[in-house]
This record gives sequence, C-alpha cells and structure tokens, in this order.
Amino acid sequence: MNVEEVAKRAKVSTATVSRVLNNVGPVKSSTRSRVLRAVTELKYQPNIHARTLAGGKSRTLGMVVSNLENPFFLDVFRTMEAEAHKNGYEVVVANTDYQAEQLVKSIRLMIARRVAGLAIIVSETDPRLTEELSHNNVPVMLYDVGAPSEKTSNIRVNYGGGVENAVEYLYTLGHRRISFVSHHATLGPLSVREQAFRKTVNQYAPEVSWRSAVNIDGLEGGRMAACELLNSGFDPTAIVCVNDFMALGALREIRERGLRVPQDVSVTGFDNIKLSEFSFPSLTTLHIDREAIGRLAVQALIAGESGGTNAGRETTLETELIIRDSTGPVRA
Amino acid sequence: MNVEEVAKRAKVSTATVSRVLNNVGPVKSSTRSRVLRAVTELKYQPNIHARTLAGGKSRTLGMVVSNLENPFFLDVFRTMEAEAHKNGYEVVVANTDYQAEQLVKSIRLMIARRVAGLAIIVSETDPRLTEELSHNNVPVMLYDVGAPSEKTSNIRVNYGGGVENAVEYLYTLGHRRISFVSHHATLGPLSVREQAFRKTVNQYAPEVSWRSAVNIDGLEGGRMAACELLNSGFDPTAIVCVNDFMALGALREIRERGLRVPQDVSVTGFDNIKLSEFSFPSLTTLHIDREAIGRLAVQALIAGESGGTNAGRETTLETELIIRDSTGPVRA
DNA sequence: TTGAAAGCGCTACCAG
DNA sequence: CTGGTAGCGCTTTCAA
Repeated sequence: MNVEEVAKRAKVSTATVSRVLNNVGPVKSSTRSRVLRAVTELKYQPNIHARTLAGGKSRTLGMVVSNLENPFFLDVFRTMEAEAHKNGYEVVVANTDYQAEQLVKSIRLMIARRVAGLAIIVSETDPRLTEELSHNNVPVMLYDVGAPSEKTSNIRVNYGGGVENAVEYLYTLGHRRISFVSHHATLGPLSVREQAFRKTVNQYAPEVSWRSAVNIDGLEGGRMAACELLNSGFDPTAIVCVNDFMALGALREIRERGLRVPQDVSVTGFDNIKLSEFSFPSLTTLHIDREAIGRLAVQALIAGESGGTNAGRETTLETELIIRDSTGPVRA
Repeated sequence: MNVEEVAKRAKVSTATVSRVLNNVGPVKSSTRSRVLRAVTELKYQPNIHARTLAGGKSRTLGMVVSNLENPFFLDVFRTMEAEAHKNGYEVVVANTDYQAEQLVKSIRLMIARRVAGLAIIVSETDPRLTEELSHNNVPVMLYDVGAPSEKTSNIRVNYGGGVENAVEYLYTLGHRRISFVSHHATLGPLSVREQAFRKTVNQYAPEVSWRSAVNIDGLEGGRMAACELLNSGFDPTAIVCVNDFMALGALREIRERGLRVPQDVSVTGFDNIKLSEFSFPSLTTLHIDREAIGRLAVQALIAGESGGTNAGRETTLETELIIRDSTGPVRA
C-alpha cells in the first residue's frame, strides 16, 4: 500500500495525496475529501521511513536513560512523551544500564535513526561521545552530565543544595552518625553527589561522623548497602540515600533487622517518586521536578532543531525537602 | 554523511560499501578493510530509514503496553529487548494508558514504522484493530487478549487458576470475608479475572462472602479501592488484588488506618514484581514468568516474519503462589 | 570480486 | 489548484 495506489484510487497525482496528508499547499476541498476517502478505504498508512528520507527531517526525538527501572527516569520519559505529542513528535527510548558501551551503542542507534533531537539523561559518559555528537549536528539535551556547548542544552539539579538540606535537617534532629548510600560512585554525577554529602557533614566535624556505602542502583542495591552499613559497626542513626529507589531497599533491610524507622534509624531519599509516599513508613525525600525536566528537554530540542536560540542554555532546578515519616529525632 | 562519501573515500562503489556493511556477498579482504577504515574515519552511520526503505524490511519490533508505570510491563519490555538484541533487532515501545483510542494510534504508528513484528500487551481492545492488523500482514503477538488467528500468536496466563489458588489458600487460613481489588473491570481480560474470583468464592458460598472494588491501575488506585472496601462495612479479612502494583497501594491504606497486615487484614497480589519483596510486609503473590513472555514474544515475531510456522500458536503460562508475609490466619 | 543503475515510498520543487 | 519529476540514502540485481 503506497501513495501511488491512493493517488490512483482518488484519481489525482501522488503530489496531491502528499499535500493532503501533510496539510501543505492549496487543495480544492472536493479533491481533498476524495483523497481522504481513498486513504480510509485503503487503510493507507504512510511509510515513515520514506517520509523522513524524502523530507529530510524526522519527527522523532530520542531519549537515552541509565535505568528505566528507576521510576525517576520513567517519569521523565512520560512527561517528555506528553510534551512531544503536543508538538507532533514521537519519542523513542533507549536504556544503558549505566554502561558506557551501551551508551555509545544507543547514541549511534539514535543517530542512525536521524532523530530530530536527543535527550541524554545518564550518569555514565564516554570520550567518544562529545566527538560523535558534535559531528552530527543534532540538537542535544544533556541532563546532569557534561559541559554546555554550542549545540547542547543542559539541565541540572542542584543536588548539592538538596543533600545539604537533608543533612542539616538530620543534624537538627540530633543525628551525629550519618551514612550515605549511593551507586556507581566513579561516575561523574554520582561522585559529585557523594562529595556534596561529604562536604556538608564535614562542616559539622568532628561532632558528626559519616560513612558511605556503594552498591548497584535499585531496591536490591539499596538493601545491600544498608546491610553493609548496619554490619559495619558504624551504627548510623540516619541514612541519606542518593535516590528514593535505593532508599526503599534500605528501608526494607532496616525493618527486616527489627529496627524501627525512624525511631532507630532515619532514612532520606531523593527524587520524590510516587512510591515514596507508599512505602512504610513513607519516605522523607527531596523533590525533583521531573515534569520540568521532560518539558524543558522537548522544548530545547525542538527549538534547537529549528535553529532557535534555545541551545547552549543551561537550566538548574532546585530541590525541595519533603518531610514524611521516615525521619525523626535521634534516639536518646 | 552517506554511502557515497564513504565509497568515494574508500575508492569503491556504493554497492561494495553496502556489501561490507551488511556482510553479504564476496568482498576482497583488502577492499573490506579499506571500506571499514573509511567508515570509522568518517564516523559514518547508515541512515536507518533509507536502509529499511531500500531493503524492504525493518529490524525493529514494536511493543504496545497498557501501562509502563506498572513494573510488570517494564519487565516484559526489558526481556523483549534483551531477546531482540540477541537476534539483531531493536524494539520500540508505546504506551496506551488503557485507552482504546491511544491503542489504535499506537498501532497505526507501529505500522507506519513498518515494524518487523508487533507485540500487543494490553487489556483494552478496539474493533478497528483486528481489521487493520490483518490488513497489513505484520506478525502479531497478542498477550492476554483476543483470539488466535492465522497471523497471530497468543500468550496467555492462567489467571483463573492463580486466583483460585489464592482464594483457596486464604480459605484454608480461615478467611470468610474476602474482597477483590481490580481496575478497568469493563475490559475483557480484567472482567475475566473478576469472574474467576467470583466463581471461586462462590464455590464456598454462603460460608464465604465477597465484595469487590474497582479503581485505576496503580498505587493510588489500589489505595482508594482498599479505602472504599474498608469503609463499606463489609469488613474483609482478606483482600485479593488483581496485581502487585495495586496491592502495594492497598497495603498502604490498610496500615495507614492502624490495621495490621496480616493480623487484621491479609493481602495478596499478582505478578510477583520485584517490589513485592520489598514492601512491608512483603507481599504474598502469584508469580508470572515475565521473562518467558518477552522471550516467547520475540521468538514468535521473528519466526512469523520469516514465514515460520510459529504463528497461530497459543501458549498458556501457569502461575505460582509465592507466600510471603502479607497473608496469615484470620483473626479470632 | 566489483560497478552501474534501478528502484524502495515519499516530499518538494517547478510548471502549467 | 494540480501534475510531473527529481531526488532522499540505501540495497540489490545484472553485467562485467
């Protein structure tokens, strides 16, 4: 099924069919309806590949994330998709599992697809990327990683500020032995977060001591990290987690040991994913506006595509401390 | 950047470049390496659209799901993707939010993309589909919905058997007032599940009474459904949830009211998502083998594409009762 | 073992 | 307002 068959049936040229389907150029309304009828009768679906090839432009945005399993990324995807649809775009997503090799593959695939724009929301990085990305001049939106440049917009979160808030809050509650649970500590954005934590607790040194644990991102990892901490003899009264997803795992480990949250150990997360309201106890966390991320990403990409001046922009989002039931005064 | 430039640089024809890139036909090894060098030097990425257009076949599988937010669907996606990659395919996903209109749009998009195969893992349906799907003859894999036909493979889960297991188990524990929490009761697959529940509890009537509540799929919905049930005066001692995701929400509501699980109310889920091990208390549930679903789907689609005989197949998966901490003997 | 050239299905430009 | 047609970048015969 192709334009030609539709054209034949509607007794017009393929050019006219194209005009009707794309709403461009003048078409007599009687002709238009004849074409439209042929289209429905034939159940014709334009071939997207032929379309992008001929038109030279794609209506698809790419999105690469580190871990779709983490609801944080899924939320961003959903808002990106909603915003994209509003503008007549589609979005395809790729997952890297925090592996640089996979990142490179995913980005190459996106380039092979000639996406109209590419949102890269990952923690890992690879030297090959900067080069390859700038080589093809597709609009790029980087979240949390990499320096802003000509063809690139950046969205960042003031993570340091958030961690600081959390730690200060815990200090106020009387906590003096505070732990940090994180993942992939060697990756840029994550190490920045750990440093922010260290810097903050060190402001209270030597009154406050700390210890951190690193594991894989996820429920399992959060649990194992908490396990390590609880076995270490450090005896933390509070655990600050790099994200809610890991915090949920930590919560589980703590309760499994018969410890109470927050009476024995306080826990904080980061992101404010939906699940954090539904855990038991509900999680104190720092809210990140995922909707803003998705919205800004799409807007930057679409603007960048049309040569707009939105590229090169850098936006920083602030976090907000959400106090729930997983934190409380330190035990006597 | 296109084949021609690569060809020029390697001093060969575009045909030869194509042969090298696709590993087809004979190419002298010296020529091959010359081409390969040109490719890397130029950072050439073949245009996927031109490729599928010229080749007439796509290496992309489509997947349409009702609710990516529910980890069940995400798990299927991940295994499909892994299996697809093994076979040199990609997969693109679309989300319907249980809306028939969105389903139709998504499927049209997939057809426009000329996917090599389409896995439809949704609960909603639309009369237009059967027609449109068979019109284009793309291999289709249907999960849980629709009748098997020529070009269609089906995967089903013995949901009824699972619900029966759960109810019997609860009966054994002494429960006599059992509730059912579900979503989208009007949609085929969901109503089947509710009927299975009713049928099973009715076997114990009048000794056992029941009441069900319907809400949206998700944490929020599970919570509201539980709220409704708990306010209804029915005073259930056990709540059977149509999936783990909703069960998590129900759990939250129950505990928020100061009721204990399982001492005051027992709860069961369905799916055995990772989260069900991490809730508090951990969730008794029925395991569905998502890996099998993803694997079977990809295999059926790829076989169907090459005209294999795998289409028309119907596979039914059994569930397995996983007993954890959210169920216990009824209170005295 | 290689090259020339004919499409794949569509859009966009140029005439009319 | 409409039709003819030249590509878009690639694969795939067919000859050489």
